[in-house]
Amino acid sequence: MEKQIATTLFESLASGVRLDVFRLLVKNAPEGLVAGEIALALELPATNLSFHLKALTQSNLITVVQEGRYQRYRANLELMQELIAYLTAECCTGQAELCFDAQLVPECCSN
Amino acid sequence: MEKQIATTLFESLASGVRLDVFRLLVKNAPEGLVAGEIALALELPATNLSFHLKALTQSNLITVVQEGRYQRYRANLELMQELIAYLTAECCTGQAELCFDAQLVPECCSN
DNA sequence: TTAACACTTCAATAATTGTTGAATAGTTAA
DNA sequence: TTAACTATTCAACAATTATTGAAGTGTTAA
Repeated sequence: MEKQIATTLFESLASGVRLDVFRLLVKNAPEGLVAGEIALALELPATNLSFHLKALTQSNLITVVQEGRYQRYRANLELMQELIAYLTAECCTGQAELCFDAQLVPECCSN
Repeated sequence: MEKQIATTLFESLASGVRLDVFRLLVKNAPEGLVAGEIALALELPATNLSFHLKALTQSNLITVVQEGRYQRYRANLELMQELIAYLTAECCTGQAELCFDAQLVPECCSN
């Protein structure tokens, strides 16, 4: 994963609202939720939620498909996996023995 | 890990400069680097680096100890571990089978 | 075909974050 | 003690992000 992608993902997760949205969608995987259900669950104004959904969608952390007049959002678990892998590599670089899951990253980066 | 802590950590990692600083300190664990060495390596004005070091220190992602007139910074790898564990839990909630069946080995340290 | 519905976009504004030079505080060497 | 050194804080400003009501787009049901 490129550094620029990683910072965008961290930026997406750096807001309490967006983290709540993502966690809610993970809980409701794989069927996801439509925007109105998210707004109801998190008690957010539609317009504000829409702002954060757009940010999450643009970072690719969630996906959206239209269903009639609804928009259905889903968590992108594969990308989250990749982010965890990136973070694990960052954590272990040059210090694999200090990380508890070191065996998940057999070839730590050396530069 | 509490949500509020997690968002603070993501916020810390959401800046390219701060991510560079953290990765540099991970590479130089466990001895760490003094502020001037970081500034030299990343070609940053001291005042700007200081701003980001403060943010990283306040989020506890790095630590600092005084050494004479130098300030030595170190990556907090234990906290990074906790963050990875939090993210893993978020990713897998209700969907454990979708996580960790794929190979987690990342492409090493691209920019 | 009209009205209600679901959601987003727009525009205005508020709030937060990032950057820089100048000033400051503490440390060490002459 | 004085001067150089290391790094941070301060103040000013620039840039980005967040929030909200009003308006707009597309969809469905009556």
